[in-house]
Amino acid sequence: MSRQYWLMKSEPDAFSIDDLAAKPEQTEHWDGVRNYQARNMMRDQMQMGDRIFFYHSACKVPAIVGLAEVASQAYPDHTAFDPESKYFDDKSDPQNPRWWMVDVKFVEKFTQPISLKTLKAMPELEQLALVKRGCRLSIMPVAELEWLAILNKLGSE
DNA sequence: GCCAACGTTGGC
DNA sequence: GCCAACGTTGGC
Repeated sequence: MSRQYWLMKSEPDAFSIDDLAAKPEQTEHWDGVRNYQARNMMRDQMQMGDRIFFYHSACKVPAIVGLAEVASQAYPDHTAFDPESKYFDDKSDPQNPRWWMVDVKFVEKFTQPISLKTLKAMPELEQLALVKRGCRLSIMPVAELEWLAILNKLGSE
């Protein structure tokens, strides 16, 4: 399968791209996803080496702030089994896990983030879920042409 | 902090 | 299986 591209949202107050860069191996498991569409993409479609736009949401300037990559195949999200975790879900059975995650590895932090405002102004991104009204998907695919158009914005702001 | 949009839950 | 109620997301 050829390389695919993704966008993953994170609230910087909870887990920022700097947090990812500071992890051992600059890698962290992407736990806590409790949305079926997002889960399916991680479980069924993500491949090691796929590239990711790291997006900061619910903050002052929502923006793509850098790059990461998929660093594992999907495996069960163990936080769903932990009653102490805020992500605990008693309907997820270790024998038949409901929730899955992948490892994500830091690649690069942009010197200049690409803001949601900028992304919304790009005609090439009209089909991108992120810029659509009320989009709450925390993980979404990015088409190759969209990926390239966004990278082209780097340094042009 | 507000609130629109969305996904999920659960009664029927 | 419908749909109202609810909780959450996330831009503003």
